[in-house]
Amino acid sequence: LPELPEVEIVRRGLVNLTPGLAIVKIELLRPDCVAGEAQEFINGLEQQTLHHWQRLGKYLLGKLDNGGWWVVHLRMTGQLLWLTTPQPVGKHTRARMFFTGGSELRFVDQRTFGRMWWVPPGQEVTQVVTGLRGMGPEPWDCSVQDLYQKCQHSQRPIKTALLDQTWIAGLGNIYADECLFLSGIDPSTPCHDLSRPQIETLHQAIIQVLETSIQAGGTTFAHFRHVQGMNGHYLNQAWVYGRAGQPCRVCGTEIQRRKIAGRSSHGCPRCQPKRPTKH
DNA sequence: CGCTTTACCTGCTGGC
DNA sequence: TGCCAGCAGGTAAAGC
Repeated sequence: LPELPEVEIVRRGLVNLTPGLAIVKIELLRPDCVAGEAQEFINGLEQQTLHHWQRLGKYLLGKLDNGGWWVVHLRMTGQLLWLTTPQPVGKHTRARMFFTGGSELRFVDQRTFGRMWWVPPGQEVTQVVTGLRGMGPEPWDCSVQDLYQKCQHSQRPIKTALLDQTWIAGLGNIYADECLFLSGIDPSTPCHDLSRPQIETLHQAIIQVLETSIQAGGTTFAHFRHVQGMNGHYLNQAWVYGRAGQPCRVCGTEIQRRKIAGRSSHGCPRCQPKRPTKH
């Protein structure tokens, strides 16, 4: 379940491997892994050379020498694997991109939610990749004041707001639950009811959790695979995510799970108490 | 407009 | 053993 740290680690892997190489051949085993017309994607990218890779939230953006873009979103289960020797094509292989020098970048995606886009030279990325419209700031570019202002104008549960990519880019269900635990905030708390100190604590927790995870190689929580195949740590570090019914690592109280806006949310009722509203 | 719910998709788990 | 409901979750679209 790649969130910002995992996507950033993939980006760093691609930066080390692909710039200066050309895509010589693309094979789509499952054409609907590409947005729009599959043949346009193939024609647009084949014979083009990679210049560099950027990341916006959970989107990976590969810039081509001709000014076009190759955009990838891994969604739930997507993986990009760099293969330097021939490997059997598994059941979940969606696309194969072959590069000069004989290496292959393989797009593997069990649940098929992952998508790739080709943006022609001269077009804005947001014209083609609609999900990038209104994308919020990176967590470290979002000030406490920004977050406070947004909370002042919203009655939504804070958990739901953290998943809203137009507020802050890059948080997913796992890191959102972890940040709220570290902040001592009940996930269902309406944004408007959060005090300024609570928002300051939350802001710090978001940045600290994401930076720590990037430093750990994106493997802190998520079941995740590096471009060169390293395995993640399968949630063995989580404070609350996926630990419903187990004792809180801080106070021993049973971790609870409930649905908030359709998403499972995990928390410790003692460490994340409901508080009286600030008004 | 603000917010919630549902659809998408596949593999895994648990109950019978 | 088989069958089926439920669940997982990022995002877009539909619903209220």
